Amino acid sequence: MRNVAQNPKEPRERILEAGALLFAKKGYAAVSVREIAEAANVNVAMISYYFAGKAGVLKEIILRYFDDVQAIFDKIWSRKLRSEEALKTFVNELVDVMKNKTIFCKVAITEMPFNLPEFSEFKAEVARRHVEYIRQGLQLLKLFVEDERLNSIIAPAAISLIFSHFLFLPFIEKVWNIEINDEYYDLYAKTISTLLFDGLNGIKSSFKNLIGDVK
Amino acid sequence: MRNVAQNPKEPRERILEAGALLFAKKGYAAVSVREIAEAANVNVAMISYYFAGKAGVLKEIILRYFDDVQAIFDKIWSRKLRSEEALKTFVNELVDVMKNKTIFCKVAITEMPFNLPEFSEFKAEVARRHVEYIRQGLQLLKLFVEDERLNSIIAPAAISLIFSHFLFLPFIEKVWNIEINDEYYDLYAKTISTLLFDGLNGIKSSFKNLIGDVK
DNA sequence: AATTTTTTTAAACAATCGTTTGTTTTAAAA
DNA sequence: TTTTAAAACAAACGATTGTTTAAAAAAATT
Repeated sequence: MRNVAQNPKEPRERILEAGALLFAKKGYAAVSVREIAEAANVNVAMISYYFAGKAGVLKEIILRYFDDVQAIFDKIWSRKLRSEEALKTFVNELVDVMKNKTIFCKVAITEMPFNLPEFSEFKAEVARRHVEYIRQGLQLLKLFVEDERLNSIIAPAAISLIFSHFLFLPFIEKVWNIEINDEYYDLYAKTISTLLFDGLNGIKSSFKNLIGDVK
Repeated sequence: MRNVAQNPKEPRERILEAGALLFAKKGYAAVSVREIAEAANVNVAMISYYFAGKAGVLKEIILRYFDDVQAIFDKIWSRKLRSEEALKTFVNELVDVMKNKTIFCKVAITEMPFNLPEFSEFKAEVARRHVEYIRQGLQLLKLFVEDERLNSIIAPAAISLIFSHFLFLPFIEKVWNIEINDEYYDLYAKTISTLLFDGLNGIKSSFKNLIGDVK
């Protein structure tokens, strides 16, 4: 019953949140299990007990993020929105997830470029699960392309555009003297939506020869 | 005179390249000095001898990348290019740097979101050096904005857009069956240029109330 | 109330971490 | 040839890494 006020959540959840916070700040490899345990106010052994090791914590964090992304795709897909609306909804929903689960998103994104042996299978599996979503997304935006190369450029460009704020967050806070609040994230979502929509339209008219028609 | 054929470069350079390759793959914190030493074919102590420690290797890698970026800014600035040309030149030059110094760029970009104590001063210094460049760049693109928030959105968006390919490179290679060669990078530069230019123009017309006129 | 299961703990595990040490080798300068 | 400095080395440093163990506490079940 100790620390109920400070740590109302269950140990498992506390480990996950403490881990996410530290991973977001320093990166997965730079964080020790003892650091997580102390921040979560649990014994070190609890991490292996609940997550079968340090890697298990990161895996769950990444899975939770991808579940949110999948939910957004499902939502848009089921609503059968038009191209522009679909794009704006996608950006808005994703920014909303980012806003509410900032550290989970940041961890999932920033750890993606790395290739540690203990995650290679896991990441391949996650990637496999989302390939179809990305394809459907591009199709929805009437950007289905015969040339695979253009797809492989556009999809990562869109994602990293939406997440640019989080990739550069420490940098942004140092350089610009701004208050990051709900109003800021509204402007952020609008700006990114516009940039992406107009930019993709520009690509459509510039690369007509590479872009196949979809009904 | 041993291993001249295999390792023609000086030890210092070999350490730097081996370090960059490993950091790019696994992230700074996940790489040990012994790993670097073995890959560079030098004794472990040589890393501290030449770079005053593991952190020194990363610092030099990041500095080299930022020197390249600074050179691009200088080039564009001295040529007094028009808005559209300036943007396309910037993207082309940056993609060119990325193409030729892939691992150095990837390391500099992927390590940016993290905040390890041994680098906090260093990163603040690097950031300070480049604030003015970013401001000048936005001004050149006739996107000088009274509202600081819009600047803080656009600048990171542009950078992460250009580097999206490298952030998702392991992912891309898994998902799409494409050959990444010079031709690919040509298409990449063109696509990103178009996306960015048309996207920024969209922002200009959508946020007229926030964007100040510059002569 | 007795038993079983789950949760939590402190301690220890072997392995690896980055760095420093003192010495040897190599090369240049005198 | 002698001297001096730079480069490279093996070995060891103390500290920390992730994980496991076996015992204790707490909770749930019978």
